Amino acid sequence: MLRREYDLNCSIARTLELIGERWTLLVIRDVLMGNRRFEGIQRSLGVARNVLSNRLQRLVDEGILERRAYQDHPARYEYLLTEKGLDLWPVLVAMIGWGDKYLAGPEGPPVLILHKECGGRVNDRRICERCGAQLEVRDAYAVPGPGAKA
Amino acid sequence: MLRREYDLNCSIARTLELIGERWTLLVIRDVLMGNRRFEGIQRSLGVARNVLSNRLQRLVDEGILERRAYQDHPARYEYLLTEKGLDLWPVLVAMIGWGDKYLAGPEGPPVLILHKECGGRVNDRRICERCGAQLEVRDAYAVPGPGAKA
DNA sequence: CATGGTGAGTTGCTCCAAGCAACCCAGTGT
DNA sequence: ACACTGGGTTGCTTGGAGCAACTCACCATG
Repeated sequence: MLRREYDLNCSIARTLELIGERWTLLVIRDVLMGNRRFEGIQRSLGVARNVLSNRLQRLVDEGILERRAYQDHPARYEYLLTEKGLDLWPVLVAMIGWGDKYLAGPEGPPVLILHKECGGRVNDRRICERCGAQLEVRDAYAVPGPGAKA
Repeated sequence: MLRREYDLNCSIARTLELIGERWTLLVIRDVLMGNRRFEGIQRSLGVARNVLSNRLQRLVDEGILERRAYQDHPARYEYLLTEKGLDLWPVLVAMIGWGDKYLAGPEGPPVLILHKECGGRVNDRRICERCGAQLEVRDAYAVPGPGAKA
């Protein structure tokens, strides 16, 4: 029996129980970047449809995503991050920082995170390199970086 | 065929290819906390021995851990974090922050991260709440928090 | 000197979850 | 009438996780 839980008294383990499964964090990234719909996420990630279905359901159950109809007739749905979901931004930013440092090609990072107000780059402490402000999710946006693909 | 890679031009995806497998991040946490040996990690996490063996091997191959004999006759080994491995600290700190906020019991966080120099708490930006310094891994240490188990 | 214990794994078996393709249903476009 | 799109579900297959047992080298104990 594959235990879904690590059963450890540890915040890292408990966090991984919710977002540590394959694809989960990438789904959250997609939604954060504005890719909110089943078909879009599926195409963007190439994840199996049944797996994506599982992940979305689980994330909704855990209060990380919210499923909302954006039209009726026919009913079509999109997924939005809750506050709990948005609070995962620091985790994503930290991973981007590490990936940029060790895994990006010579062209540089594929994505840049910028401060809305001043356009400065946001570092892995979520501090704007230009103005020094400590930022929250809504203070930043992402643009293709020098290592972005065509 | 289960692709081990996500095959996306994305620092998060590339990072997850290395540290996104089940148990991997917990192994890194253990090593960071000073639990450096096979037996110790296995007992602490309850991970299957063959899986742990895989994970350690992979992490060594990727330059995140270094395997070093701490005695010969009989040969016994321990695993140390490389600089690349230590640089994952921000990811762990971010996860701890989220887990503490959403998943800790009413007693509070199981672990506290403190600034060596002044003893202040380290927040999820790796900034000391007492003195305001921006910290690196070696500037901090962990102690059992109010939610620690017996 | 046989037995047991420890550290660091490896091997074999089982079974769940991921991958894949096909299908479904409602509505819309041509 | 037919195909297409969005948002899934179902069924089949395989790879990886869980578990237990085994190995091997060394040390300690009775």
